[in-house]
Amino acid sequence: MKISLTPQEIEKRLMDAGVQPTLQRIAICRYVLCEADHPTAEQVKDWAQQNLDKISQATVYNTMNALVDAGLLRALRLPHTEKVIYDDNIEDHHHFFDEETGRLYDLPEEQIDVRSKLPKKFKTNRVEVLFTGKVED
Amino acid sequence: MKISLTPQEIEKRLMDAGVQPTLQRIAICRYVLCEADHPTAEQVKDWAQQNLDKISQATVYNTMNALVDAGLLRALRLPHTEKVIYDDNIEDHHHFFDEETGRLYDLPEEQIDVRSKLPKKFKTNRVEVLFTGKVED
DNA sequence: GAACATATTTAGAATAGTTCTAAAGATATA
DNA sequence: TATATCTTTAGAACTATTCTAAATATGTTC
Ligand SMILES: [Mn+2]
Ligand SMILES: [Mn+2]
Ligand SMILES: [Zn+2]
Ligand SMILES: [Zn+2]
Repeated sequence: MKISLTPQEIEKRLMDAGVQPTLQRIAICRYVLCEADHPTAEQVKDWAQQNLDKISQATVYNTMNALVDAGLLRALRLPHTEKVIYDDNIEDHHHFFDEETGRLYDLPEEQIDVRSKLPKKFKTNRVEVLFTGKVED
Repeated sequence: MKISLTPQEIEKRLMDAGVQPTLQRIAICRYVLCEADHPTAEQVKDWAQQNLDKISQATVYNTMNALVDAGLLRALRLPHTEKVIYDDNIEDHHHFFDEETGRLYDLPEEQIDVRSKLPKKFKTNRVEVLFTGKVED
């Protein structure tokens, strides 16, 4: 499901998005774009501190914010935790939260059809659906 | 839209829910059940400190948690803020967030029809839709 | 490549929202 | 009234995140 990217490809993505490709940012992208599944900043920090010589918490947060601002990631805030969750799926899509495992699944937009009868004065820009339940093995 | 309740009615609701009806709790219920619209704990505290002789922040949080645990309120966590939002509408329902005003509107469950084609292993317990946009005057 | 400007990283302090602690006060029960 | 149980409280603690300001790295110009 996750894509595989060379450091060069990541570097290009960052440059194209107007983000200077530092060592720390490339490494974090490697994790969030190619490995992680809806990680929190804490998970990114844990991974980075194990896989890089040295990286500070501030850099992790700075990088996550830079990636969100550049449009390479989205920040999610969901009911089950107060931590921000980062999503490398930047398409419009929906989510399924497995309350047994805590895992979050992406649901492609076209799998969900939301029909609403809202009064005309409600002008909708975005619709997001969160399913909660469990996923059978 | 909001209901009007006498202190006696509030007292009964609390007792029925197994919550001892203290002065602080009755007052807070008066606000959250009869006046407020999706308030945060901070808004409840501000109201309470203006309208009661004296009340501590801890009591406001304790009370909000007690009311949620008793099923009289629901706690919402939405993308636009990191503060918990309290909802006196305990029915299943959806929300419309007006990004201009910051106001949150309840959408009755029956106004929204969500049709999903999820793989069979996804067993859904709850579906929540968040619309974002603006409400024309 | 030296000199300079600009951007990034960093440790640690600060902040925001909420919960915890433990002592004092209130309420219910006998 | 005595006693047990709950509730309230001030302030400390906690968690997630942001800020500060100094050090380091990177990009740019000659
Ligand atoms: Mn940001
Ligand atoms: Mn609780
Ligand atoms: Zn996603
Ligand atoms: Zn609501």
